[in-house]
Amino acid sequence: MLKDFFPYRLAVTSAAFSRLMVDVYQRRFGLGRDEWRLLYLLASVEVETSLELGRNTSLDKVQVSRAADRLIKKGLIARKPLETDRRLWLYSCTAKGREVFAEVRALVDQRSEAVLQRMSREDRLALERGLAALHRATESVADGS
Amino acid sequence: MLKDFFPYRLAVTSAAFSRLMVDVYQRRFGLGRDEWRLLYLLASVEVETSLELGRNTSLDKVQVSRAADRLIKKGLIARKPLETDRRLWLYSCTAKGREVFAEVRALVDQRSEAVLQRMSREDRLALERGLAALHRATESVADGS
DNA sequence: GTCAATTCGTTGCAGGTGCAACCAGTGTAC
DNA sequence: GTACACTGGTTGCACCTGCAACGAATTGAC
Repeated sequence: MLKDFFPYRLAVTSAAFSRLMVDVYQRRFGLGRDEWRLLYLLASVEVETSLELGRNTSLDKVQVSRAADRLIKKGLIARKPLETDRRLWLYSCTAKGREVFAEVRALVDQRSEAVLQRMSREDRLALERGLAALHRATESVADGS
Repeated sequence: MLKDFFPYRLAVTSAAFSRLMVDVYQRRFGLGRDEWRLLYLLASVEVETSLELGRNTSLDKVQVSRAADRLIKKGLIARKPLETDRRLWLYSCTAKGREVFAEVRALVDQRSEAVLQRMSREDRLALERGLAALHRATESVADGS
């Protein structure tokens, strides 16, 4: 049966959980997934180059470039050229960006916790452990082929 | 840190794992995710109405309708009107569809197992348990609000 | 110095996805 | 019977995503 197939269960569960979060930052604040990730990172850091942004958000350069454009238009982040390498940008979060982030973050956390709190402590620990192991295993297969 | 944020870790891990599977059925066989799910279901069943297809694949009616169109064009499934309710379709898998499915299924299984086999038995059990619990918790929150 | 190779950002495009509107068939009240 | 609400399928649209091509800046060989 399809519903017993591991890749299917993982995808469906992840999508359903993700939808709860997206409802918050997308529907209520007009932020896309990529914008949300960038803002998350920049709100907790002084400045960051475009390179580091990509590495730390699992986004490729196209996604970083476009999401950053939108965030700049909205006044949530800013950037300036990096003098030592003029191919790169130096990004930073604006005051307004930090404000918005704090607000969204609180709501997303609340939603996320609402789900996790419905699980037993043992189930949460199992999820943590299994997810971390799956992450490692997936990366090793992806790299090794 | 973003990389410690649970919703982020879940999304990234799931996407990375999913990519390994998509590489098989998409890149090598030209099947989209929705088509793959429909074919999976229909290959293991005699016939199924459009309604049941939607329920059993976590796809909405639009996705079922479009994915079915493409699978029919490729000759992998067929459909005829359901006489007792002419709004619905009765879908079934063609012989060619079963052939293709068996081939893809073997490769996807192989990939999926390649990942899971790199995890310890305890980690796999933890993942199973945690994922099932997360699924239940997510559904209960999604329904209850 | 110059030229080629590399790295990074941006743009364009094709395909996928979610959403809302619309159309057709069914059931229900009267 | 007719009018109404309801349910399922299809279509159109706006957005997002992944991929390949291009251009600008840098590095390294010579």
